[in-house]
Amino acid sequence: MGQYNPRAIIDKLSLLRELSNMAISDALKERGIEGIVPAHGQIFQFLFRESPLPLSDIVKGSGRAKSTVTGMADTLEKYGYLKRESSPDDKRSVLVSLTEKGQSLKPVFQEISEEVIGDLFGMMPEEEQIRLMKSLAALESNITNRRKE
Amino acid sequence: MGQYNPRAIIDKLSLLRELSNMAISDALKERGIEGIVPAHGQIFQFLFRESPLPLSDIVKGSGRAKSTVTGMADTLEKYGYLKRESSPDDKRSVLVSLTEKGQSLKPVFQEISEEVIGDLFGMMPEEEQIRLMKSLAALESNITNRRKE
DNA sequence: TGACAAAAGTTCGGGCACGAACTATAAAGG
DNA sequence: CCTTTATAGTTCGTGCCCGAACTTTTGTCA
Repeated sequence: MGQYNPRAIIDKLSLLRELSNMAISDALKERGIEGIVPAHGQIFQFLFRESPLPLSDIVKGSGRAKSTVTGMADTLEKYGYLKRESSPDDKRSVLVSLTEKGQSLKPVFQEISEEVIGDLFGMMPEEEQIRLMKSLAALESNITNRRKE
Repeated sequence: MGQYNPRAIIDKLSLLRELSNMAISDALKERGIEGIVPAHGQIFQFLFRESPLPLSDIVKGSGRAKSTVTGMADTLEKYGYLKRESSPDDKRSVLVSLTEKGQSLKPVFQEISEEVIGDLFGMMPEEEQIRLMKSLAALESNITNRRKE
């Protein structure tokens, strides 16, 4: 069977994702950042780009359940990275935005991201990196189309 | 930057893992199997191969924290897939083994695994599959070595 | 306009996941 | 032996994550 058996693809994906997350967690810890876990990265990315933003936009964009996003917003608010305000246009809607403390993490996220991606790819030639990304994109396309049926 | 930007590697890994897990969850649901989530697959794989087995072996082999494995064993025991017994040789050790209900899932897991892996790879040529697995193994090796330092 | 449907958030219950603290047993070293 | 250290599991607290049920507000449409 050998060690490159495609049957192990799912285990490999899970393992790599987890190793990446551990690396990110370590990097956050090294910098003394509290309350942040890798899953919060997605929320920050949205809010670095545009802020304030309705919670519903983050729900749609992130793919998380809305109860999950509510919980993460609770955590980020508790630690002072984010604040909620009621939308004047739509009273159902809650607008979230980064506080100064939250905004200050932008370069940190950038740095950590580059560091971990560098750790992952190491000395891998760029052609192989691109080929890998193409293959992963193909997997995504395959399973997405399957699941639509 | 294009759509094959290596910077997106972590997001891609997370997304693919999640899509795979959703496919597995759907397949379990279709078959009316209750209480099982994708994360349990690892425990079953160990127990299909050898049973009974000390919980510590599963902890080591799975890479999960032991408190996590304790919790999953609780769930699987609650649903009747697994049973615990105290080891006669070592009173600290707890041996776990599959019940008949647990054993009966072996072909089901096999089937679901093949189905989802088939969905992922689709028509991808085998050389590309192997190349992909090699690249992923390289990523694992890279980040593992980094994290040891 | 008045009933019904849709959308935005929250709450709740349950499971995975972790680390830290704890108990009990086994192994090691003097 | 007896003390110390290591190992095996469990428990606890916290957070992510989900689906289901619920409230409030907005939209639809007859």
